[in-house]
Amino acid sequence: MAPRSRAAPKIAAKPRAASAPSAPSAPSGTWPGMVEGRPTVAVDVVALTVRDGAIFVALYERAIEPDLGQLALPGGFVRQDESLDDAARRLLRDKAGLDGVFLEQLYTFGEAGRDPRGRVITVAYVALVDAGRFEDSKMRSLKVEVPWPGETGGEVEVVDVDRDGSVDGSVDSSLAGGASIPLAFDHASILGMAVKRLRGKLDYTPVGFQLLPAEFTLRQLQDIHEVVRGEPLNKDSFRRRMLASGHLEATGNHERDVTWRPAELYRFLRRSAV
Amino acid sequence: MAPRSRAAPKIAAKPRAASAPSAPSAPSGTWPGMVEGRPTVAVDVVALTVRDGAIFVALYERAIEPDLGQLALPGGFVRQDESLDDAARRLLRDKAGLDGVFLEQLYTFGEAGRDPRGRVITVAYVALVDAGRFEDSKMRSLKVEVPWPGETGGEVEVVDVDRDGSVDGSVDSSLAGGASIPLAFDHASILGMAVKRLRGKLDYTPVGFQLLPAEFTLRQLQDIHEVVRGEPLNKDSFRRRMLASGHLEATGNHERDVTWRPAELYRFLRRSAV
DNA sequence: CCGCATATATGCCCTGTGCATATATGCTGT
DNA sequence: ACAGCATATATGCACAGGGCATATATGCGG
Repeated sequence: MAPRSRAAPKIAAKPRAASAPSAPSAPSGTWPGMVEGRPTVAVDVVALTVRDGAIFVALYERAIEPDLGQLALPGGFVRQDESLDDAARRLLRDKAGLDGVFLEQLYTFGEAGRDPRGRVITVAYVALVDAGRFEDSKMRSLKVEVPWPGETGGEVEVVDVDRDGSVDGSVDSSLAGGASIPLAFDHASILGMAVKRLRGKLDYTPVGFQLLPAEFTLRQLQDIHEVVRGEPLNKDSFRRRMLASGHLEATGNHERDVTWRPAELYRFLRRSAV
Repeated sequence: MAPRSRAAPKIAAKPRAASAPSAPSAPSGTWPGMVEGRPTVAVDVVALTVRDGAIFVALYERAIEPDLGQLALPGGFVRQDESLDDAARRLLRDKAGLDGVFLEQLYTFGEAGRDPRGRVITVAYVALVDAGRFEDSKMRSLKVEVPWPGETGGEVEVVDVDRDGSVDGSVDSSLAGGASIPLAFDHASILGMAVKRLRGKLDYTPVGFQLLPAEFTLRQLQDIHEVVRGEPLNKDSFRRRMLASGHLEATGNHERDVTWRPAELYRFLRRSAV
């Protein structure tokens, strides 16, 4: 469970809530293309990665009302001629700069009052990205803290760790930017649903690979599982279970630049062995 | 796996594709409330039950174009002030006459061409009903045949068994109304997704109870699991696993009017024992 | 060349499942 | 009344997988 030290590349911390670039003072309550009297369909994407023993989510600061300046999931309205999957891919590419990653529909949120501007029904998607590609994102990455065990579900909290550079996580984390940051609309619920779904899927579907680079060690894979599940796992049985699953293939390569015995690198196999 | 004989109440077989009651010759391509240029949001409900060793789904014959006369899932458009859950409940109550049953969001289907009239995005729900209440439904119940194993997924087939009265299922079923009936729109895909989801959920969530009356025997519960999973289960381990799950409580009552030793009746427990 | 931290391999115990056997209980036919 | 039957219920045993401990392997740093 404890994060086993890994190279932690530095990311420039962006100033928070500083820029509101030429907010087009559109009258709150309407937006281009809005039609009174009928629900509007949007897509929101929960892009997740795992790094430094925690889940991180890609968020941006809203530049317009409502909830101006608050953190929100990348999203937008569905165009007339594109499928929901296409809309999610487009938004992930245009807003987050991520392409070709694991993407799956999560849930559709349609409470009548979830958007103050009117009736907006949003189809939420989950994207899983490995930490390396996540850094390429144009968005901010915020740490996700899950206050409930197992698959209880509910809202989750988002904190700005901002990477002090040092990895001395031993100091009380409640000091350095550990305050929970509210999200726009019902995005805390959507994010919570995404974590719940991911926790569930990890048990019986090979999805943890999506959060790792092409080649990885069994230890890295176990770290992913432990962080997502939020609990430690038995090393031996995890290793045996993964190797017996038929989803892994040894590459023959080994990790480098470690002070201990290098572990073998594995890659993910689509078809399980017959 | 073999259906252990159970009382099979007779249901009047409705004539198929016979009635097109005063189809309001609305111009195909539009409908009341339709707005050009924006997606419309609908809700479809997959109401399932298990009976006589098979899954059954509630369908009705469309009375208007497109796909007039074809079988379709009960559905309708979402009203401006109701949540998606409320819309699903309303449709299930008004169209199928079912109320107070297990209802859960399934998936949202939004391919651009799935409805010939225009852009319709539908949020699909699954309802689970016990066979007794299912008979109260105002809709037709069709048998579902799943051509794929496990949780492969894909479309499923719907056949009209129409209950010849006799339970002599030993005769070749490809004769008596065993032909596959096409469904309207992409409803075969939606139905397939519902079966796939149900198969998956049965393994790790106590949802099989929703398909049974309040009190039931372990054998009935095993029948449900076998029919949904589409494969036989070991009786002893199923019994041990269910009793150890903490979800069951013995009532002290026993089944009646059986020619063998009466099995004890159990009921479902919300909270698992601590 | 030793110590260290990890990977990798092997063996043991416990639990749950698959399977076989034995007993219990209601109905049916004689 | 009683044997026969079909099922429920209980018990025992072999086996597979997980939790756990131990032993060996391998890179680095002193």
